[in-house]
Amino acid sequence: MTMRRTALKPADAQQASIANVAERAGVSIATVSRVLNGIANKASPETVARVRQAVAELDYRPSSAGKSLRQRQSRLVAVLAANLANPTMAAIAASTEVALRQQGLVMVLCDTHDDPKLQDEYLREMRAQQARAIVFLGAVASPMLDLMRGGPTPLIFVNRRDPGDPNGDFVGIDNVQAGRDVATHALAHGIRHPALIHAPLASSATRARVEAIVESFAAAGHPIPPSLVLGPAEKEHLAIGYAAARLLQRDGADYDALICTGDLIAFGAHRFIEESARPVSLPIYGFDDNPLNDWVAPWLSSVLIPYGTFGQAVAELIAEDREGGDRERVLPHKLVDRRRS
Amino acid sequence: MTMRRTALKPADAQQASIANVAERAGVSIATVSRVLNGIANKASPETVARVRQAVAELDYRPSSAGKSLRQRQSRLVAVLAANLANPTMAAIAASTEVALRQQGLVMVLCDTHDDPKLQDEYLREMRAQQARAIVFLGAVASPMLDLMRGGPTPLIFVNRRDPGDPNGDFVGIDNVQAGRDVATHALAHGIRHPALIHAPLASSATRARVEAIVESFAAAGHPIPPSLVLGPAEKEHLAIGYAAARLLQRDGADYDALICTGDLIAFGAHRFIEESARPVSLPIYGFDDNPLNDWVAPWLSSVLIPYGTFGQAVAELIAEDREGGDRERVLPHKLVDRRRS
DNA sequence: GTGAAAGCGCTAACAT
DNA sequence: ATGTTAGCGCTTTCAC
Repeated sequence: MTMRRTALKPADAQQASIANVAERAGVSIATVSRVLNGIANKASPETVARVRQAVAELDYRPSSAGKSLRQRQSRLVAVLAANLANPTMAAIAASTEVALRQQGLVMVLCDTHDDPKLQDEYLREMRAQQARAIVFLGAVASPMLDLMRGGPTPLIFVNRRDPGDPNGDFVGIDNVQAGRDVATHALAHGIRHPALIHAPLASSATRARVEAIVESFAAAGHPIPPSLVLGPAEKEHLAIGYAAARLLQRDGADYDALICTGDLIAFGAHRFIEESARPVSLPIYGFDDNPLNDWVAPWLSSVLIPYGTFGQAVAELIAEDREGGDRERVLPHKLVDRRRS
Repeated sequence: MTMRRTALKPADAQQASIANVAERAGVSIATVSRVLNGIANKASPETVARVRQAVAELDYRPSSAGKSLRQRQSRLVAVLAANLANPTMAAIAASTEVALRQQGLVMVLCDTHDDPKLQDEYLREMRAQQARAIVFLGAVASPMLDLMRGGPTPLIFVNRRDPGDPNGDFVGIDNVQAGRDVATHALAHGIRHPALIHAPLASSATRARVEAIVESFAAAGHPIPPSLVLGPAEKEHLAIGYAAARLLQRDGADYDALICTGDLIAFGAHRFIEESARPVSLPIYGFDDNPLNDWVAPWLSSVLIPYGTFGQAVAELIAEDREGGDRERVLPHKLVDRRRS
């Protein structure tokens, strides 16, 4: 059952090469290259015109393989997402794709499933592809990551910071402030003993949120008892929320709001509450605020994270030839209040 | 010969090349190439071992640029999605990524925004990248598509068929049967005059669903009056549903169920109903059945489309050296009944 | 201002 | 069974 490779002759609709353009324009390939790469003061206006003409006529596009081979660098940018099923990741990926495209870069999307082994596999692959940069949507610590850190390929961490270097390139929100915002809002609206449901603390974002919330409530004189702080009992965010809500009910916990470190967790918790014998209606807070929330979760107050603008920030970081000073883009968030009147 | 080190920019953590492997293993680069590509009967077991050893020691991965240049074909597979914000597209992309990965292929994800111009731009780019195959998640008619059809690059159409060739490679469900299933189910449960809200009929999938539903009801002696068939008044699926539901209310239409050609449309319609003065509770049908539905839309009966298996089918189509007979993968769907008891 | 030519890493003919 | 070698398309000295 051998997998035969396709014959070596995909050459069919022979794609024009730089040589064809040169011939047609009556110049050398070197000249074509210079014109196309905008090397200044290196071609007469007349030559430039002839080259452009030929390019247009042949619908020529430089072969990326040739270019990459020569330059030892491709136009590929890898985006390694921890979990593509998460709408949040998909949203960031979408915005990143648009922004990269505007810079003539191409996005390669990979799902690491939060698995260090798989992440490394992708990192190796991307090294072979000579990727221009690598974007992590939820990085996990791994050997190859350690190896590539400091290397020539820019590594950009979105949402979750580089687990091995808190000063690495970063795009995200101020999670400490966001946590405080939620706590402040809750306190201002009479909430005194919320239950706090959170994802694994391995993520710097989750950690910051949890700490900020806990500290804010403590500072306000309403410390959250440990029994009301529930960690991940499951793998999926949805399941985490569901399980936590069940646990709260089973233990007969007394709480006046639910604060979740992610909207999906809130979805899970809400579902359990809705399914229970006599659903209670209490404020629920989350983070992310997917646009879909307006439609499917009008009961959820959530910290709106501007994922649609993340891509732009990522692209800028890549463009700013890594020399630039501040390698950090902290974007503005906003708490969307959807408490039921 | 000399080990000349051309001082090109990104030269840093010098990635091992086939020459390095050859040197280390004490063989020629041709032998290394043969071993790595599994050319049978062409190397002694001992040589193979030495080569593999060297490969492991150097953590060598063949440069894709070199390979692509030589073979005139890259390992990139482009996925052109009409709208990445749609969770459905994201789900297909995710499953495709996994399946491609297993074949050593790499997914490039692009969002065409359903725009022919942009789709063509991507097609040109992917030609320059010498993509192995191109996967359309909702193709739109465009000049470059016409040009590439019949070319050497496999084109695979998911969900929506090739707008220019109904016989092109296809992965999806039997939309006619799915439409009938919904109608049959509705009829069996006493529904006699449903309102039908649909997306633009430009999509072959939508068209098939609408026709099947209309015909089924007509055949059962309960034809759906034109006034109850609402087309797209907006651009987004969510907005389509919302606007349609509003229209129905304004016109005081009399209907006993809502059938939507997509879950997002159903979300929109449901939202309007919920927001209205006295929300009515009536059966709502959709198509897609995102896994999130169990959590956020327990009121929605929907045709479960196995998007998680689409990727596998796509990958198979790509692997099957395009000679293979049936270039069509019609996958099984299933109506999930979530009517409120 | 322009051209000739040397490779970048790889595979496949063609030797041996 | 293994080595030699000719390019694939491109950028970039180095000549002129």
